[in-house]
Amino acid sequence: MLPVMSLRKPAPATATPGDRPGTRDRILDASAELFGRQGFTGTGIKSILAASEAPFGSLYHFFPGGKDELGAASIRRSGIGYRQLVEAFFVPGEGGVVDVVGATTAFFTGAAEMIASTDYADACPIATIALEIASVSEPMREAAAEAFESWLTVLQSAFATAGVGQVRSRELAVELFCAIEGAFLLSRTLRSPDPIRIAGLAAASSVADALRSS
Amino acid sequence: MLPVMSLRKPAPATATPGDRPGTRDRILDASAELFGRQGFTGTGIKSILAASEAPFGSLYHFFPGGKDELGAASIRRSGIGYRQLVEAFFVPGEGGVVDVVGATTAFFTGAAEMIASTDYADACPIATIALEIASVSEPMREAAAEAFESWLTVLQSAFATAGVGQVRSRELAVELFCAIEGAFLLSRTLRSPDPIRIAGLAAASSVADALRSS
DNA sequence: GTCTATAAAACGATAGAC
DNA sequence: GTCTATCGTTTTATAGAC
Repeated sequence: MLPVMSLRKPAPATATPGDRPGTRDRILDASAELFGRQGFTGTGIKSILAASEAPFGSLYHFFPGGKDELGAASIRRSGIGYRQLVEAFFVPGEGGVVDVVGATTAFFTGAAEMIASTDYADACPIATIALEIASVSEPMREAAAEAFESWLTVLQSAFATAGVGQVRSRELAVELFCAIEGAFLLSRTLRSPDPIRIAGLAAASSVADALRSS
Repeated sequence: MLPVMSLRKPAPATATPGDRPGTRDRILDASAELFGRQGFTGTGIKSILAASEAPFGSLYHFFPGGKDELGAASIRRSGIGYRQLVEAFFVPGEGGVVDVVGATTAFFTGAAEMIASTDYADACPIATIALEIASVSEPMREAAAEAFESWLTVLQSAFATAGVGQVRSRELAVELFCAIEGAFLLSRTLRSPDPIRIAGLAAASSVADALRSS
């Protein structure tokens, strides 16, 4: 059974239930959105604070390291949020077995809907900043690497649980990651959901092949 | 027969043979490299001029529209350069037929070597800037879209010439694009060539399957 | 076509009152 | 924890001499 959910970001983990998220969380949420859309250097601190409806002084209170610390924290938080999203599609409930082919299809379909519904603005919250800082800031690069690895681990485990060998499961996870990230890039640039649809069909087919060979 | 060449950028098209490239070309070359490594907003005009060994006044002489015009011109130029690179792998000489499976493998292998040899700095010259500006600058987004489309067209034609149907050829081109771009992102972030190797094997396999079904 | 000087704005960051 | 004022830099862009 596939989860009935969209690809929208889940509510902040540390938010008080039923209450408005704290200032720190609002800053991190706004950062993730703006960094993903306009990049790290392309997003000014003032824009972030305006979008967060946060007081100016709060930024350096919560992130004494300034913009770099905020960038790393934002990447880590987005990494957790997106990992939970992948888990919602690929990790079974208690004792259940996941239809990994269906989960793959559902994930790409959800991604295509989300990107189109945000006018091709919101896709991967980390990819933009990751390309910008991979050769510039080692702390932020490491945060992005950990985030990506955590997604790969979830996928790999799902495939392995479904019967695919360990090595092939890892490869499959990497293939799926590359397909969706490349499709995000092409989709945002062309302003079309087609690349995600095409990449999704190919990914599901690869997963099905791997299952058959196991 | 596959071309014996690396994935390094070809010499500027408009350079006087045997001579040093003109100021305008040097500015564009430096821009492409720096934009790809650090992004558009992350790269200052002064850095570009320093890297180009170009006089300061030259920038606004050749690009009266300022940084935005330079960005769009840089994207267009990189698009042509990379298209020629793809053609070198996938377009046959006179009357010849290309081994598209071998070309796919060779392309990914070359990409893996290049990215590792530049310490994971130089991968796709357009991806970084494309993600940054897709939702911010329509002229630059269109330049990136045209560049990507031109690469897809080359690939699609190659597959069609090799016997794959038109629709499937387009899909295959998109799949290959997504695989390499996603692999570039993951490879730069993890500082490992493995994603490119894995994506390359999968891409070659997809191409082989498509050929078999034709 | 090149070079310098400088304007004008945006940016990241800090200090200190509340 | 919040808010304002402001400092110092950096960045883009322009003006004008050569």
